[in-house]
Amino acid sequence: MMADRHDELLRLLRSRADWRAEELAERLEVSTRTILRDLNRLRDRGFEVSAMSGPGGGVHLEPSSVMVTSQLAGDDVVALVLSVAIAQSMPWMPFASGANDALAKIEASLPFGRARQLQDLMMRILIGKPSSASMRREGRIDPLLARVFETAFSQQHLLGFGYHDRQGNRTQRVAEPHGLLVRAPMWYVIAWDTNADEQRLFRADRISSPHILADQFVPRPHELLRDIAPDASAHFVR
Amino acid sequence: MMADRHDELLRLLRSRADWRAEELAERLEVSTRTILRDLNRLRDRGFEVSAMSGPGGGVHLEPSSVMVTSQLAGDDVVALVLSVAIAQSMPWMPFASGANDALAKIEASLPFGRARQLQDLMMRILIGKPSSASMRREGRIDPLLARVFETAFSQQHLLGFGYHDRQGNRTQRVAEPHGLLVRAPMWYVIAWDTNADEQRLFRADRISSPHILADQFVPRPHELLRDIAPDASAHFVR
DNA sequence: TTATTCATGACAGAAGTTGTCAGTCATTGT
DNA sequence: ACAATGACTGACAACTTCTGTCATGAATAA
Repeated sequence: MMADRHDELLRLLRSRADWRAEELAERLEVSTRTILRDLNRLRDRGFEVSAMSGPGGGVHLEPSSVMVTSQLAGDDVVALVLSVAIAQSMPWMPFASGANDALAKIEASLPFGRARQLQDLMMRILIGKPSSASMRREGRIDPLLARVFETAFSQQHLLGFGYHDRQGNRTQRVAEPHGLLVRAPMWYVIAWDTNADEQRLFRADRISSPHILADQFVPRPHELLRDIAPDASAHFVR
Repeated sequence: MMADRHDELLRLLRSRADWRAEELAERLEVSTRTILRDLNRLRDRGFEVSAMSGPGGGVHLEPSSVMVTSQLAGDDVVALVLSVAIAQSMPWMPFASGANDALAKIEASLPFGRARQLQDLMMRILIGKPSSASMRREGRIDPLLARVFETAFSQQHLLGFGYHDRQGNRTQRVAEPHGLLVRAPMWYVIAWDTNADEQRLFRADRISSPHILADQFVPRPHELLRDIAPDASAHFVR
């Protein structure tokens, strides 16, 4: 959404005194024109954005400018919790323990219904030990996959994709993405394979051309996940 | 713009306990359908909007769902930002991109002074590529270290510790912890070694019995960090 | 039951957003 | 004076999103 970009833009402007419009454009992955338009909208909203032309010039936000009141959306909280969980799957990172406090505060202030909903999602996510050394050399993960998985996972849609196994056989799959197993830096889809009619783990970097199917699935009770947890010496997020 | 109407709508909802969708529609000069859509959008954004059907029913905004972010302390935010940065140093994690939006919202609603202070800390943290495979087998990191480092780092105290290098020589060090380099799951103290009078990287798992000294140090301009960044193919947190 | 009120889906038309391109104006260094 | 840089603006087509209308359902109160 556009509002998100404005928040992001404000954050950048506050984080450093001077920016060139082009830099901002690169950061936010939009054209320079759009940035200039956004800056005007911020001005309309009452922020004091000054700018200097020419070499050494740039855009600058007056620190005194107004404050924004924003809200964390449901997805935002999921993303935060997951990120923190991943970071903490590594031992003894500085500042990592503080993140729990932060999350606790955030969760505490969530309305009940939303907290419940969040909990349901979290119950489907497992954090395992960081993956083994050899995994480092394996193939890249399809940039599309993350996004496609996100929606299929959280909206309970069937997921179609191509999969190549250890032997290099490429097959076409349709699966119900019930869970997510993270073994940094790799991750797996915990799924029910509707072709083979059995539970399966699909490794992210072996998935190609993922797409969401129209059909939805019924979230199974946690049998699937319970089976996997001890195997991968994994634990639920919270 | 639509965001303006949302603000107006929130103002109305806050100004009176109960509204009928149609009333709101009249006030804002849009159709009832649009109001209902707007209410859903507010719900997506994390506001608790309850509604009752039937005569005497109406729409109601839970007062509790107003501000989430204001209670987060500075350290909390540092922890969050760092965790997200670490999580994102891994490729194509699902939900990871959403975390940026969340952080943007949090930072946007931080008071300026605090935002500035946060930025200063962030400028001293580098995220590098995940560390190499062989590192996995190395020794554990002293459980105390994370906490000790946190305070020394953020309060600019000298750090004393024992260090054993590759050859196994164990030496006693006193250093100024200017920066933090994360190469998950390992991390390094970017420091000025006051014994040798030179810039050094200290690997976390080689540090033993760390302790904070009374003396403080002056945070150097970012020369130190700049030198290291390209070496470790690292980037600043934000 | 009936009237009221929120809720959702579909669809066409209205409105807004974006990138590209062409060009202006201000500033800096040579 | 001139070239280079970089903020700004306008116009337009492609695209996306929003809006109103209509139909329908579901919950609630009298």
